Amino acid sequence: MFPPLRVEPTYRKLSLAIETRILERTLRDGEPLPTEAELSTQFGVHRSTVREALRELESVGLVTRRRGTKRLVVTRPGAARIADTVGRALSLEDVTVLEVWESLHLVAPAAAANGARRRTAADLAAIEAAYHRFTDDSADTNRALIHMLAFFRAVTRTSGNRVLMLTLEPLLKLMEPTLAQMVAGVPQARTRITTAQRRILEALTARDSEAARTWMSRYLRDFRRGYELANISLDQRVAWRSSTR
Amino acid sequence: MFPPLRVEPTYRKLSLAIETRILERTLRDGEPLPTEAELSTQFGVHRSTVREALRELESVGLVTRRRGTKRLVVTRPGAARIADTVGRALSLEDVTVLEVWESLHLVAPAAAANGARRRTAADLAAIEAAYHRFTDDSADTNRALIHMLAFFRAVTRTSGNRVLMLTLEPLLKLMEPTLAQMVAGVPQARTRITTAQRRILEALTARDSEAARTWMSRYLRDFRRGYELANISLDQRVAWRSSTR
DNA sequence: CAAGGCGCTATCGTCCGACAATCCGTCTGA
DNA sequence: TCAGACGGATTGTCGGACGATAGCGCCTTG
Repeated sequence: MFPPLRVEPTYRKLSLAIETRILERTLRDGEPLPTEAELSTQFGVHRSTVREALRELESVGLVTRRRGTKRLVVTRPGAARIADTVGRALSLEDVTVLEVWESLHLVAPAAAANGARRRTAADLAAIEAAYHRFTDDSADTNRALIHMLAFFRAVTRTSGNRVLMLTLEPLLKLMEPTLAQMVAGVPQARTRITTAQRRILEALTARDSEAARTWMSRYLRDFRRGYELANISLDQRVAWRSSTR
Repeated sequence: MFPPLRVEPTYRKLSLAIETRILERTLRDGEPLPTEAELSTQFGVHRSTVREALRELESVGLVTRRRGTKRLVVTRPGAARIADTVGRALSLEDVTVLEVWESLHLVAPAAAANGARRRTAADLAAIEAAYHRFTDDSADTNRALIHMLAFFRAVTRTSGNRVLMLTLEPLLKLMEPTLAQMVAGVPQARTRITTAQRRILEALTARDSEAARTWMSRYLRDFRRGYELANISLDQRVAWRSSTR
């Protein structure tokens, strides 16, 4: 009895070979990939085959083309790409706003609580910057939203945990549309957001872990209230628009 | 002053067009994609170009080929694929075992606490099954590990939150190697795991949210102790082996 | 000597066409 | 009715071609 042997097409073997090199750091971040022609001779396959392999690597973000450039360079799939991938998957699963909100409500307060202990002065400065950008420039909903997300990111960064940062990213992206609706539709939202952010900032400054957790939690609960006020159903599926990247 | 206009290559436009159809459910899960030739005539481009687009879709898991079959079918990128993508990204960021552990320690207890309220009888049965499989079949480290992961998944499923489930997946995958090391290296690990799992199961049965959280938390803290006993540094980078899928 | 313009070459994007392997549906014969 | 043979359809890979343009060195000009 033999195990079912898998024959993988050449393009997959190629992309795997290159991926391996990247993962083992033989090909390093920022380094340009060899030419298609070169790869094709090195591997002894046709250029079309190489190109198919490259498309695979490109679409998972292991190689990218800098704007207006020809050569592919090795990259690490950044937060944006992950958010894209995960977001798309979640939206295809018909995940609801509630589920995303719950997850955010789980991650962010914990991150804040952690961060209260570890936060550095630089972290604090970043949060403060985001906070002020929000207070100073929140007339336009879109800009307000950008600053809100920045605040979340800055707070989460204090946790010093890159896994959390990465986890957060798709959540924010998925919340974005409804959040925008909410901010646009609820007059008092901006004030409440400002208050909550200030409290969180204060808690982090004071290294008060519990206060940080609590205020972040309240902040998010406020979102929920905002949703109700703006008549946004939490049971609706998350929106998703394919980003061109 | 004009915005910098992006010209996207044809293969990207193609893959985006198809992706859009999938996301808007015009092409549904399980449905076979048109033939390469057909796509090529429909879009009015050469088959090579179509193939490059297909590779993109394939590598993000929006289309897959069932084993031993030729035609591509539309699929949703499942948990495994997401775990793969996120895991790879995290490992490229040189994330440490500690960070992953922390994240797990954040997600799982919360999921358990949530689950204690929502869990159904079926959920419970699934957990119990995983629990018994572990007690009955944990001699081999690998099998023990599989059952442990199944337990985590079953518990997290009780939360009824697919975002959490998806979030959990890469964490488990990243923990796997060190976890195996730990289970193999610490004699008393199996007993302690059994105990913790039983307590968690009991808490969920009793719908005791706080007990569920606490025991899941202890369970994970035990992992940490186990790591120390097995002399596994939490500061080491997570391991990653490219899975062929 | 520095900055900007010019042209060449390498490289990418796309196409045409071909052919073997093999999957799939159909037809045949027992 | 079912196993197996058969042929068409589809994918994987290849060889080659050609236009567009990014990259780079060279040259001019101030």
